[in-house]
Amino acid sequence: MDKKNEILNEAYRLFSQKGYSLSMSEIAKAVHIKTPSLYSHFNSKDEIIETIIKTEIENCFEAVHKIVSDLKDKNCQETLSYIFFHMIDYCKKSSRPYFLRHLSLMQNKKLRQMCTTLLQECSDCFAEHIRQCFEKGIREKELKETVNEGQIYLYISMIQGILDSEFFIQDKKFRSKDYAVKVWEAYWDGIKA
Amino acid sequence: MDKKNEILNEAYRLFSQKGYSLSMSEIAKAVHIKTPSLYSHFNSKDEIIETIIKTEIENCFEAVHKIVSDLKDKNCQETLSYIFFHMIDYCKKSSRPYFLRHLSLMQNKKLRQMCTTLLQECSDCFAEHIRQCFEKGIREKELKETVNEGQIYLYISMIQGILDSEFFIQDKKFRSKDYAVKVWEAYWDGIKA
DNA sequence: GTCTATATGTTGATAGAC
DNA sequence: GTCTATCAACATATAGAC
Repeated sequence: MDKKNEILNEAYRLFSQKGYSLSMSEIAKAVHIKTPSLYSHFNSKDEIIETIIKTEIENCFEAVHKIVSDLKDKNCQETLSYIFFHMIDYCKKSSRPYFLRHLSLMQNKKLRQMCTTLLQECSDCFAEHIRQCFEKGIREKELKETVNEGQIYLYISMIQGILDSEFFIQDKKFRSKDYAVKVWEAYWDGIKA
Repeated sequence: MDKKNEILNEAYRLFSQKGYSLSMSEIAKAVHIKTPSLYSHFNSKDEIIETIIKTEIENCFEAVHKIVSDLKDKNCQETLSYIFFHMIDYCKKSSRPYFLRHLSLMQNKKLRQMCTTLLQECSDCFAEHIRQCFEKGIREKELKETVNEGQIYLYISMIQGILDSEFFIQDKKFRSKDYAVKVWEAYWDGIKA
């Protein structure tokens, strides 16, 4: 791997730990060069952070696309549970939860604005797929007739909530696969026909 | 108000914005004294932060107690919806969402440990009340017979998820009362007898 | 309690040699 | 590309006058 990518990898790791307050000297130390040498690869700290954020959100966008695509032949239950478990898996992977949370608290106004725009796009795409799946489920009598947008919002909140639980309460119980399975079963029990 | 409390109030506000990286000079400026004068009231930056964190979590603990108490004569639906909307209201108030999220990302190890312990206690207390309410609901045939701990986890995840939505996607839709109402109705529709 | 002056360290960034 | 040397700005914290 070339030095530039090595820098970006370590910057990603450090940003996940410390957020915007990571320092150039920490990055330099992690890639075994001196601080000024970083400026041969990037013009500023913000340029490094901007690069890792853009890359991460692009990856996230692709992951969402990958998860929701190629599921058209599956029924509503299979699709919703597949998306549920795979979104949780993806968002929990390695230091991603910390990275995303630091994003939402970053002070740098310009970078914050960029994140908001990109994440909004990603979220809209996700929500649209879910909506179509619900409509299909109602049409094909797989879901209760009473199912409406409230259940869609609940679906999205449920995923967010599971991902968030481990942050507020550092309890193993919230991180086990079993926990997510039980939540999913409870949810499905409430919407199935 | 005396200077000490004025400092704590401004420190709370600044911590909500910047997290642990708030500076002593920012606090000093906000309360219209010079930086060294802060040390007449507190021994260190960490002492200030520790104080505001302890106060905030104590308040949170009391709020949870207040919300869950005096509801014993109400039925399950009333209790669960009351707790749902009041917990969301409380946690969304002013800068509290930012404060709590900065807590969970704080680098200072000693302070992190303190938060984890205190929040765990608060969460356990909350979960126990919810559990009792569900048991009562099943006993009195207000809830479906199939309701189990999965629905309890879903209830808690749902609240977390609603509180989190506005952080990842800065969309007005997620902040409206209407959104929470729809989620609640969808949830209740899934567990009622 | 509040101030000025100061100590000591770290930050992001640049100049210029190799 | 990487380095040493250096910069101005900022951080937390202390000493001591008033």
